[in-house]
Amino acid sequence: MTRTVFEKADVVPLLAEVFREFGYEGATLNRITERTGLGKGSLYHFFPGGKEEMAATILAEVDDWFVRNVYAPLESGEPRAAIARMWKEVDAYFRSGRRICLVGAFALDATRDKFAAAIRVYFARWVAALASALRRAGVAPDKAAAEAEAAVLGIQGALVLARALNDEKVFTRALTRLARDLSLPKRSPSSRSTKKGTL
Amino acid sequence: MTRTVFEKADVVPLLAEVFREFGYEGATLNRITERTGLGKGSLYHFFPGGKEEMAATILAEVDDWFVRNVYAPLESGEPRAAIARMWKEVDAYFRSGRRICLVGAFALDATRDKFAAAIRVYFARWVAALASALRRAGVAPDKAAAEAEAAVLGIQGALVLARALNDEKVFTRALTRLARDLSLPKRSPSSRSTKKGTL
DNA sequence: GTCTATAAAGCGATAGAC
DNA sequence: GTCTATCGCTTTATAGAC
Repeated sequence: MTRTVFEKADVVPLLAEVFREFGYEGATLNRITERTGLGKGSLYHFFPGGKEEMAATILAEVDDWFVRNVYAPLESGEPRAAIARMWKEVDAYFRSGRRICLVGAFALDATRDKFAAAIRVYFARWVAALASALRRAGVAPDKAAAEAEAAVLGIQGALVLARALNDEKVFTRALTRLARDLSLPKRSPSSRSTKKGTL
Repeated sequence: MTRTVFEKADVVPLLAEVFREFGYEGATLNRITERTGLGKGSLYHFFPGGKEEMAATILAEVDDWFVRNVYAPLESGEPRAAIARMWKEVDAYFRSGRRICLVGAFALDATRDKFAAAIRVYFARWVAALASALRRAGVAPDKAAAEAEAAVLGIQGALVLARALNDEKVFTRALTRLARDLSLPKRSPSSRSTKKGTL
């Protein structure tokens, strides 16, 4: 039997998928063992804190992914490009609605209390980053905050509804509509050079 | 010791609250016993099918509540009044965001497969009923369908985000915005007297 | 209809050999 | 670093007294 040796980094994505599919309580050690091919010994070697540490690691990993691919560009990149990238990355990340948001699922679950801080940070930063990009694109601060909140919440709702109806198109449609509803002002040639904030 | 005797109908709301708070897997028989004050014997007397029957009963109960208070008015009542009532009922039902949607939570959970049909029906009927009201209020069919979907999905997303950020105001704000974004045509004086539903 | 006691299975976690 | 065996606990569910 060929015994594959893993690094912790290799295990995390597999682990994440199990938690996504079954939720925190449903992600039993047996299922995790099946999916990852790792025995309990190895699992506890990588995660001495057990299941809770596994979930915390995954949440941190997910958050990190979003920071690098979505939040950071929104916070300091060219706002219109960053927003366009956000829609693209979100669609790809959630597999056009076939994959749910682990953080959103944890927020509704009883698990919530355990990871409340991480969950809050994930969403708060998403909303703040998008609002920042909107402001830098010329949207008034109040409107930017409201629209950012609406967009993030719309993505989460789209994931819920798409999964409930088992219809990916719900997600795709919602993304298109949400992107359209962001009231980005027409890009004027003059404002391009004058208002170019870096953060 | 005064022993309170329950009817099944009295137990269901208490049961529902436990499932809402802890999710399907988190709603253990011990917790249910604590909350309802009923021993396992009584529980299995009311629900011979055990936990799964409890959850199914609750889902049916929730669905029924929404049919009576939201869907039916939307489907056959005066459309504008029904839509207004929907926002009011939804806000009250979800306790302005302090309470989550059991059906939405089940949709994200591993529980989903067990109750997929009930979950689908709940959301499909909601979207269809709202679309029907919008059409009857004068919105074009395509637009009505799209806006109904956006509204229902927005409510679910608002529940997720409000809970994630632990901020009820997110929910209240979202509801206001969603209601405003429904593009109800201006009510013409002529149509006022002609179409007046009582429910 | 309600209770307590208990069964059978599954859970997270640990120990120790390799 | 990985495995198997096992511990102690909790789970759902049942049995039977009242």
